Amino acid sequence: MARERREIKRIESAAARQVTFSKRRRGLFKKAEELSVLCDADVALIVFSSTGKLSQFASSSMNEIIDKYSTHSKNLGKAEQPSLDLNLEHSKYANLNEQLVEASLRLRQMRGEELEGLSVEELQQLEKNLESGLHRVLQTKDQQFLEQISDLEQKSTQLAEENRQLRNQVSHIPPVGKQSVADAENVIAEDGQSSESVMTALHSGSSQDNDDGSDVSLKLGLPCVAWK
Amino acid sequence: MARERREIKRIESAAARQVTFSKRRRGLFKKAEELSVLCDADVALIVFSSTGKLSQFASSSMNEIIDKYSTHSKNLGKAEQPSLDLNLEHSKYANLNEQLVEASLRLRQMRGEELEGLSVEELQQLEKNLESGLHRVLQTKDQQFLEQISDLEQKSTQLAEENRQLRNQVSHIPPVGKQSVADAENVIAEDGQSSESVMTALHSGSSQDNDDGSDVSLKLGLPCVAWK
DNA sequence: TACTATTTATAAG
DNA sequence: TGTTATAAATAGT
Repeated sequence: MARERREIKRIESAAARQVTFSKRRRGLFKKAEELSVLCDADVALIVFSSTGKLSQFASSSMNEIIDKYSTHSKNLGKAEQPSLDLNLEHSKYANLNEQLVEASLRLRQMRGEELEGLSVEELQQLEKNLESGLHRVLQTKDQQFLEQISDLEQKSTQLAEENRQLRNQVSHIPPVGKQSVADAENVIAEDGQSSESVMTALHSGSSQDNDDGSDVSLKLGLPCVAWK
Repeated sequence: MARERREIKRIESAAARQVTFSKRRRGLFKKAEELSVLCDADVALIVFSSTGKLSQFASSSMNEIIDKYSTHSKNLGKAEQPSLDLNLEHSKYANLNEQLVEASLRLRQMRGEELEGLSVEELQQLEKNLESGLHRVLQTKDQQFLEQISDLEQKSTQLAEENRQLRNQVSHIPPVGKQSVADAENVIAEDGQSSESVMTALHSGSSQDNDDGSDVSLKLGLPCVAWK
């Protein structure tokens, strides 16, 4: 608009920047007022110079316009957009803001603060995100629990099997007399239950089909595969 | 600025007004952006058309600028500001929006989208929120696990006690025969899994302040109170 | 700040 | 919406 075209980028020279700022600011405010008068529009313009100095213009009341803007923004759905040329140019800010607002609402609702503002789909999406974060923690913890339960179950099975063996031996103990040792030996011998057979039974019990062990498994209500 | 100079007064023709509004609004926003870029100024422009449609431009964040403006205005004079209330209202909106923006960023970063924008404290806070959501699920699941473990531990203790009594009875059984006893002992020695060793472990557990469960408790790594 | 040479914005068609 | 003659804005001095 002058002797030479000026590239629209920050003016490095502070002095030149100050001069340009004064000139262009005046022009901008003039245009703002003209637009408001010509087109009966409500215009608010706030300018902070690089030194922090405030300039403002409002066709009516600045507070009133800001109020209207705040209400408007709050009521805006994510899909709603005035969709004007200039809005498209600068909509990146508005769009970003809208997205941020939307996401923040979800976060707050995740905290249980404003659940009424969330749609079912949004809730489900949020739940998915939460669950994905949850998953790693749960996996680790569950794994530990399962390992502990598995160990405990194994120990329980072992104890039960051993218990069974011992009970078997005890059942053949004749009425306890003074010579208990001899009696015990006799009983065992009569039944053909040698120590060797005990060991064999114990081994098979540990391997698999032990009733006590499976009983524990069932009560735990856990899938067999999870125990492997 | 064209074929003819136009007087700066409201355009009566709605159609002409609309056309002029579109053109001038575009120019105004362009000028606003240019000023912000060239002179490193913070510019906010809000325009409501005569039909109530909103257009906006903000060189940084609209809420930020409005916030700054409100603060600035409030600090200007004690006597002026006929609408301090409105400013407070605006601050309320702005603050709410800021919080939403902050929360939304945290949510997105929780999804791993923009983690670079998050401070350590914010990350920790977000993690806390996530964990609080996790807590209910974990509580329920953990409770079930704990109940199962408690039952299992109780059963284990019961079996161990029974086992101990049976072992006590068996210990009084005299050797059946030299051959049988020798074989059994050999097998046990080779396997390293003798009944005696198991029983000893169980017995020591029982004879201590607690029963066999104390061993289990430690391996589970859970506080004793949780088991009661 | 004021002055132009130019660029830019835009009123009317 | 695009074009164009003209007004307005403004970069450099």
